Parts: sequence; C-alpha cells; structure tokens
Amino acid sequence: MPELPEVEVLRQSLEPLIIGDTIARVEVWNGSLREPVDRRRLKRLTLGRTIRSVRRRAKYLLVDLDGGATLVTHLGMSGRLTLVPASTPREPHEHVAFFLDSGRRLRLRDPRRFGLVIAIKTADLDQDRHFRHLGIEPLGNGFGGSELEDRARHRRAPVKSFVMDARVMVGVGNIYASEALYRAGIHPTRSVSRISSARWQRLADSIRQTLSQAVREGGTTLKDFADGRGRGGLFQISLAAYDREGKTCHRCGGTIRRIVQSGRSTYYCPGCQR
DNA sequence: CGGGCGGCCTGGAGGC
DNA sequence: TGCCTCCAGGCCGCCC
Repeated sequence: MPELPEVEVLRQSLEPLIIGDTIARVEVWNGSLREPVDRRRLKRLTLGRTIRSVRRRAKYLLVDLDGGATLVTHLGMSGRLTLVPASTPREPHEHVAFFLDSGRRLRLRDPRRFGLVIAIKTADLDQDRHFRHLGIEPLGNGFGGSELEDRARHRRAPVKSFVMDARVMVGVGNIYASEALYRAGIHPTRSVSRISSARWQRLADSIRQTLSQAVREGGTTLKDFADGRGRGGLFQISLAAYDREGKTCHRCGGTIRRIVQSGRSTYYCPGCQR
C-alpha cells in the first residue's frame, strides 16, 4: 500500500506529536509479521528511550531514539501506524504497540502482516540488509534524468519494472509508477534500453512532481492508508491512470487500459503513452 | 546476471 | 444466503 508519499505524510504527521516522548512499554500481541518480531531485542533497544527524530528512508519509517537505536517500521500493504490515547481498546489486527510516557500509544495495525517492526543500532542502519541495496531517493538530491539513464545502462527491463526497482530508486510502487509514466507520456512496457535522454529527463521530472503532489495532498487512501492521526489522504482524486481501466483519459479522450506486468496491474493510456 | 514469478497473509468484491 | 475465485498499495527468494 503505502508508497513514498504515504510514508512521508505519516512521518510529517507523527514527528511533531511524538518527539521528546519516551517509550514506557512495548506490547507485541502478534509477532508474526514479514519477519518475526524479536521481542527481546525490540524491548532492549527501545524501552525507556526518548524519541529524538522521525525520518524516512524509501518506504521505511525510522524513529531515532536516544541511546543510539532506531525503531524501524514498514507498513507492507495494509499497515497503519496511529497514535491514540493509551486507554483506547485494542483494534482488530493491532499487533504491536508502543506506550509512551505522555499516556498515548503508537499502534501498528496490519491485517495482512506484510509489515515490519525491528530495532537497529542507528550507526548500523546504512549497512543493514534492509537498507544496504537501496537506490536513489527521488525527492532528494542527485535524482534526475541522467542518473536514471546511467542506471539503465546494460539493462532492458520494461520501464515500469525499472522505476519500481528499489535497487535503482526507492519509493515508487504500483500506483505512482503508473501515474508517473502517464504524466511522462511513456508506454509502461517500453524497454529502458530504448529511452532517449530527453525522455529520461521528463520521466524524472514526472516522478518528482507526482510524488510531491501526492505528499501535499496527504497521500492516496484507497482502503487502509491513514496518517498518524488516522486521517486519510486525497490524492486518489487526482489519479489519472491507476485503477481507471475503461475510463476516459483526461488528456486525449481515449480509454485507459489495464495490462499485467510482472504479476502487477499497470494502467496507461494507449493514445498518450508511446 | 537481470528479470519474472510465486509465496507470504487477510479481507473485500463479484460471480454463480 | 453461501461458496468460490480473484484481486489488492510490498518485498523476498528462487528459478531460468
């Protein structure tokens, strides 16, 4: 579910609410997530620790604690991380919760359990196996057409798979891949070996624009996504291609089509995307 | 080796 | 009403 914009919106919403607060209790009701939750390590590194900053890398949310540890969470497909009063009843599929000194709790609900909760020493983050192979941040410095073109050398993958490849660039998932390619006017099955420099530039610009607009609009809420306060986003209204099979293209009046690439749905306009 | 596919899970939607 | 199949925003490991 959550792609870069959703995790960034979550980060922005949580940061002012939890900085300076201290983790007083950790509850793991169901540790069977993407990786089994290591309760002892989680508690050892987080209990009694104060939250110093809230960052994002790719689709991971990083909560830095004093004592040199970072609480790393990933929402998978259906995860939701919200802050509620500590006395709020446990909700269905609430698997992990961090009770704070302020009398609130940060809770993870994740029906499909593809999410991740792990504590890592902050200094080890970059070398950790979850982060070591990650590519460029599309909203950071050093992201542009020439960087994409460089990374496409000697490759022939369809461009849609390429922009979703976290070893190349991070944060773009199935929704924003379709949206960015639509905006750039590039056909999703086109091989990266057959894209001109000018089009790489357009694609990089489209990715940045799409992601930053989605952040400004609070992310895309199709079903599960909510920020730290439980509020959904609005970018689903702005979707021009994703989930619009059979509907009219806003640009050319043609019909949006759906195809399957690497087992995932891709939406595009045959008239606008070549 | 790059790239495609299945598997991990649950729930909702739609067909019959 | 129920039962079945398909599909879903991510990621990893296996296979060719």
